[in-house]
Amino acid sequence: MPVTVLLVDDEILVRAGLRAVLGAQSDIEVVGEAADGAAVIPLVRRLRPDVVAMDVRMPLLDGIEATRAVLRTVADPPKILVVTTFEDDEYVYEALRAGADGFLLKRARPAEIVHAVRLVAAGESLLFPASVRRLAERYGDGSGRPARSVLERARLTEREAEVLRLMARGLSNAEIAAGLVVGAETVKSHVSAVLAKLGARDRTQAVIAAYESGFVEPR
Amino acid sequence: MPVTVLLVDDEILVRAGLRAVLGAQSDIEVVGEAADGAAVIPLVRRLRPDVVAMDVRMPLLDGIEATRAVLRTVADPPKILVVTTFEDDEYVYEALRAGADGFLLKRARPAEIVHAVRLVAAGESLLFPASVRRLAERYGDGSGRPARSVLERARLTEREAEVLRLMARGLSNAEIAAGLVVGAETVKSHVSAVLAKLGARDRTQAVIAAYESGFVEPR
DNA sequence: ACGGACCTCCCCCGCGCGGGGGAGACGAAC
DNA sequence: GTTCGTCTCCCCCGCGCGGGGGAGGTCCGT
Repeated sequence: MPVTVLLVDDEILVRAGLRAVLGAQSDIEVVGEAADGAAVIPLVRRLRPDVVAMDVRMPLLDGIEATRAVLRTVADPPKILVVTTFEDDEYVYEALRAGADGFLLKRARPAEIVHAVRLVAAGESLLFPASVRRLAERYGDGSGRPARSVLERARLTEREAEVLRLMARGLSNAEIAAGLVVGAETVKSHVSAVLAKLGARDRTQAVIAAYESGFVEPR
Repeated sequence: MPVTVLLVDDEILVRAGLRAVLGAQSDIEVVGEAADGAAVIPLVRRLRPDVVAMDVRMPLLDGIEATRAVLRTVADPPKILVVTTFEDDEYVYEALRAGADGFLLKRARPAEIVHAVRLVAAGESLLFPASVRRLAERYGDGSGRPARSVLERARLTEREAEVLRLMARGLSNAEIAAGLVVGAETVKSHVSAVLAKLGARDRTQAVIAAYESGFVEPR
């Protein structure tokens, strides 16, 4: 059965674009649309989508508030994928704190959009999507900081979690392999899985996510 | 059954000396060695030593932080015997708070060293050497003395600190170069300087040190 | 009995990374 | 003045890392 998606955006063009991109996938089905945050909750209750693609800036109720409302009031809530523009970056982390499962830039390539929907639908999270990574390049302030809930929901397997713990201790793949008494190739597989699930580009970003999420604790 | 000991010191000569002294005892067996704090945890898990002879000044994770890490993450942790020199005086109190079971001066006589290992292995807190104890008292009542962090001691230049901050946000060298509007080669130089000063092997270990020392803060 | 998740190991391949050097420009301190 | 530290850029070079595949094993729930 396909992944069902509810589109929430006040711009009809954006909804049409998402519908075109997502609808082209055989395993994804767009089951409904909403033009403002207030309409989301009844629609979620009626349509029971797997994923809600949620815009940030909307009339009546913005994406942050709508996310909180859905997660607070709906039993067995859908995954929330926050769809944002580059200018909304100050809201991104607030959205993740509200319980969103990931975020996505509108300028992302179609393949990335599809990938993001599949990931959150699978119960995984997006910490550093490639298209959003540029946000981190805007330094100076606001520390690109994901919410604690994101990594907790990343659903790492036991082995992957153990590997991440060792990565967060500064061990190389070879050292991890020695420590776990497995082959170096095996560790590479686990590391790749961790990077993919966290949306991290390299082990450094994965370790950062581990610290930022409380997966490992300083001192 | 003999008392099993894990040696943790970045200097091969010190490890060799301890191994010679301790190994000569029929009731003490050196079961492993580590050259830095990060390697301690997997080794402790695998070897399950009774006692860890822990140096204070080591690359990546110093003895204090390694002690905390072991006691926090390992079930049924070994006794921690901190091996220190007079130059390490300032860390004694920190080691106490970290949960170390005893102290040992590197200049101690072989008989004292053996005695210290047997004592902590027996579950007794080692009576601090007089010189060490005075220091502990001095620092103990002087509450509010912040421990000098690894990074403060590292004396990073302003530029190096800025580069480390960006490394700790998950940026690649090229991204840092773009952000600081300098050449990629320049960033490489700064990164290399940071790694050298922190005793880190790669950027991941540097970022870990940044978190562990409070140079960057989660949340 | 079957699929699916998980762990394990293997291949090839490109590239970013880090170490080893060096060198010029600038300002502060001596 | 000279020295020193810092910041900047450059070279070469090896290798660890991460992506792309695949494949066989166990265990478990259906």
